[in-house]
Amino acid sequence: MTLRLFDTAARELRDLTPLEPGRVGIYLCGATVQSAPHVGHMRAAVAFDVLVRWLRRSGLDVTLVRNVTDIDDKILAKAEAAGRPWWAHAALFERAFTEAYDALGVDRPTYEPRATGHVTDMVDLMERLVERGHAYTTTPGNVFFDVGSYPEYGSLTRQRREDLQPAEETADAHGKRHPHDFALWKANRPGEPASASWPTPFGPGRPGWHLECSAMARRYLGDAFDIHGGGLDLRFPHHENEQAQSRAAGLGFAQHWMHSAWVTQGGTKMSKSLGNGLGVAELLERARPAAVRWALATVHYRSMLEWTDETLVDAEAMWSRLEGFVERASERVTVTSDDVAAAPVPQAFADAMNDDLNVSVALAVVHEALRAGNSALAAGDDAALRAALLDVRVMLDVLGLDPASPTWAGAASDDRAQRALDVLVEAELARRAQARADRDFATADAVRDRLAAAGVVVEDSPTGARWSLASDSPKDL
RNA sequence: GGUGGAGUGGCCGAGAGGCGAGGCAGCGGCCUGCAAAGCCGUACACACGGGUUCGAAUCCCGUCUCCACCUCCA
Repeated sequence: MTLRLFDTAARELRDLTPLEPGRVGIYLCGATVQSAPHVGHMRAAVAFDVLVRWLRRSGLDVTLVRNVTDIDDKILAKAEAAGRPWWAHAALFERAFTEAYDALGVDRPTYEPRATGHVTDMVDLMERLVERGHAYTTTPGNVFFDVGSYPEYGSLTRQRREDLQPAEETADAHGKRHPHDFALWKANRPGEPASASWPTPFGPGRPGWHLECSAMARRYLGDAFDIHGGGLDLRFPHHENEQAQSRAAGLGFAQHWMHSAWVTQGGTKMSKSLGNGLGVAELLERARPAAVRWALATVHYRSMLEWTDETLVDAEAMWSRLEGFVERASERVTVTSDDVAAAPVPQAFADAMNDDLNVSVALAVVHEALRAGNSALAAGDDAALRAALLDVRVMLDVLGLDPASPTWAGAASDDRAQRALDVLVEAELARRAQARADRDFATADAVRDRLAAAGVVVEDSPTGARWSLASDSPKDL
């Protein structure tokens, strides 16, 4: 079974057939680094991270390009308000995004180009468009895409030009001929820093928002490539415009469009303007990174993700359950990271993922393996246990949620404090075991209560007691 | 106004003409000195009104409600 993905342009599931067999090129619209990353940004990043992991697990050689928009109107405005140069502002938040991606286990893209580094590629594209009669220049040095010159305009989102709500019909001060035309290049304007300006044959100025993606996709993925992704809101106008300018320039551009859905609150799209505490930094103070990723990765990418106070609580509970099994199982049988990398996923899981990344059905397969594993653990059947552990880890690895992966494991273990604690707790557990053997349950329970109060959870098993640190339940804001 | 999406049990969430996905919470049981963890079992569904069909949550018609995009936005 081949991978079928929903294609926004076709509005239906389509087989993914790479332009070049065995290789997939993906362009993902990354962040405009104007402010701190929030959970909505991470949702898109995690959704496409799962896609990439699945493609790679399927044996495909994936090139992922995720751009950084480091110059635009908002960056200029916010940098000025913050009293710092625009590039300093951009660098600050680019780093914050990188840290957020890393914290949530999002694999680094193959290339992460910045808009400001690709002005010459943009100029090249604009010259082609002007040559072909799809773009025009104005006296202050703006370059606009002529929407009327391109009959296919609107094909991505099924918009017809005459149906579009005209945006502020002001007689355009910048020389735009038609309200729907969009800027490829913006001439340097009075009041804007000279540093936000690059020399071009059209005059000094800076990139329009859409052009950069067309230019960078072309440079790193070629004139035509397999998948273009981004958040739902980017469909129009951004992706529509990207496609129009690239195709009008004679490029094949994206063969397949994917869009990830919202994080909502109260059924409504969350917005950074609300400042509602969903910044990544805030979330990571409240919950473990893996729990945050669980919450984001286990909902289908095209479904709204309603974020409530329960979200992290549920995610933490589920994650702990899986993590607990992997820990207990790993104490009895050995599965290495190499084993995980090499092993096939269960067929039912593969079928689910191939069906437009149906993580809900895929998770049902994970739970099946989890139950089998826990049963094997109780029965002392090590062969079955190892098989289940391997299955669980391989499947979770596809979701970027293997508890034993270096990303998540070891954060709180193996340091000197941990070893010291282990000696002390084991001594207490020995004392408790003796008390239990003596049928002195008051003492045994006192030991357990004391450990519990210290955040140490004791679990008895046929092979003796084991202990672990209680997982933090998500903190209130 | 145009375009697109959604309404499933207490909650989350798959499915898409007949065999009641899965998870969380609940209830019953097993295990345990008691717990915890785990395992087994289990009640409660398909927005509303018509229709097609032997049979519809799934198809058709209509209605209602919600969301998003058309301006910056993951």
